[in-house]
Amino acid sequence: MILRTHYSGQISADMDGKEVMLAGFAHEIRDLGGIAFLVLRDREGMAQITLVKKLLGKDVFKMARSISRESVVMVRGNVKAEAKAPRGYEILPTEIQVLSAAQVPLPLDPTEKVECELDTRLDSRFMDIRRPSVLAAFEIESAVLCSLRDYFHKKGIVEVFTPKIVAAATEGGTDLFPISYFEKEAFLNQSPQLYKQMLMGAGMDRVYEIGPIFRAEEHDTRRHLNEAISIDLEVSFADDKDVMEILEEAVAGAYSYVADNCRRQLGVLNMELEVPRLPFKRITYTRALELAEEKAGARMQWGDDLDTETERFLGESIGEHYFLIDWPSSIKPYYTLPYEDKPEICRGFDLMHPRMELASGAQRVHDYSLLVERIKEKGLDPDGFEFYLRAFRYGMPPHAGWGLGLSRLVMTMLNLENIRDAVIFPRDRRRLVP
RNA sequence: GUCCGGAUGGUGUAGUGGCCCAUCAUGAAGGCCUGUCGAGCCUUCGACCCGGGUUCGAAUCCCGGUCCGGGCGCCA
Repeated sequence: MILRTHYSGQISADMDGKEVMLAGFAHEIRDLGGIAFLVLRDREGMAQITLVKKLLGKDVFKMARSISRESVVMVRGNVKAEAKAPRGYEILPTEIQVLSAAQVPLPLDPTEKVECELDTRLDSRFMDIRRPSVLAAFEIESAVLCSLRDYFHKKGIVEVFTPKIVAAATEGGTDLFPISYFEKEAFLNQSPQLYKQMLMGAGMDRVYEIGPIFRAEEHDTRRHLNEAISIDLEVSFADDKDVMEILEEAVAGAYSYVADNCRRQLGVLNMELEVPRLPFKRITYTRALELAEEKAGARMQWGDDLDTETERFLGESIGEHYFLIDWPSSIKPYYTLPYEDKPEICRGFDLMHPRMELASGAQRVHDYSLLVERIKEKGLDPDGFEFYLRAFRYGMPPHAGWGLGLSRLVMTMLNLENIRDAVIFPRDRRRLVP
């Protein structure tokens, strides 16, 4: 029972005379007396249904013009090429069915004539997404995923899924959400990191995972959420330089895919996408500190993580994507491989957009003893990592990988103000519904 | 967590002690209108976050609370 033969975007003036069925929402009704225009909106755009009193008869005309905005309607009718109509065509209906009438008043204005606060929009997200510009961003996000999966597939990288329910907070650092798991305590996983490394020990050679991660941090910013989608990669017999190349190609490739395949959505968002040029600049952590000190008088100590101010200064002065490399070993996780000749710095890197960090990665420690040593140095207990460490005792290929935040990628690509604009149902410190 | 700002019809807003039984837009209800393009015109409807206080008088000032926004912090 598919109640449509076409989306609005599939109809054109050269289909003059053809019978079509459209289904969607009543976007607006403009009533001029003897003639009225019902604008039907679907995923692809709008179609004008022209209601002529004389042709429809009094009763049908009266019913049709009284349809409440945002009601779900099906229209059967004939395409008529008409220079006076938007997009050069209109539909002269033979049948109009209201499949579900919308109550009034609406919780927000889907025609985007009246502004709406983010909080109001999120409370009524189902209606917010009816707004074409909101929908466009999520369609583009889907295209980004399509591009990434296609790229990984071509590179012979295997898609995997690892558990989101885990036994212990073994990675240290970020806070985890505890959950009740039958008679045991469990947590929501903060990252697939340990699992994808174990899969290197399993000989899967190159894997990626796209899935949720959970962080119980009480941060409250426009770029953090407590549930996010992470794009994670791990490659055996590769080093940090190799996976940085994969990362920049994947990101630039996503831009280029969106530019080619999402023209309509970009048009709705009124933007032109500039595909970043490769290769991205590589800037060492030490050099970044020097730049910040020279030009902005920043007072960061070598060994501190970059504060927001420094990060923003670097972004503004570089003005495009860049990698921050050769970080102090002390501020990167235990699984990051230190340089052999200079162990105070390591083979960890961050991919930065001028506005924020998008990804971080590293060549990993694959030597069992070094890994145990590094875990102890970070003040963690190797016993808690036994499930992970076992995979390093029976032959572990050298490997490298990264994790990339999907919403941040989309947010920076589309210049969205808030990460919540890139997540359909965001979860933050306060919001658990819808 | 912390600092700063905010909360007015369904939605977005104006209003810093009396000019406010509250502005404008959008919307809704009704009416006129056969080519609208965010149609136009006429009539009507609909709101000061909660609790306490100051004052002759509070949307406006003060105190407490709740909620929201922005910055910073936190973010292996």
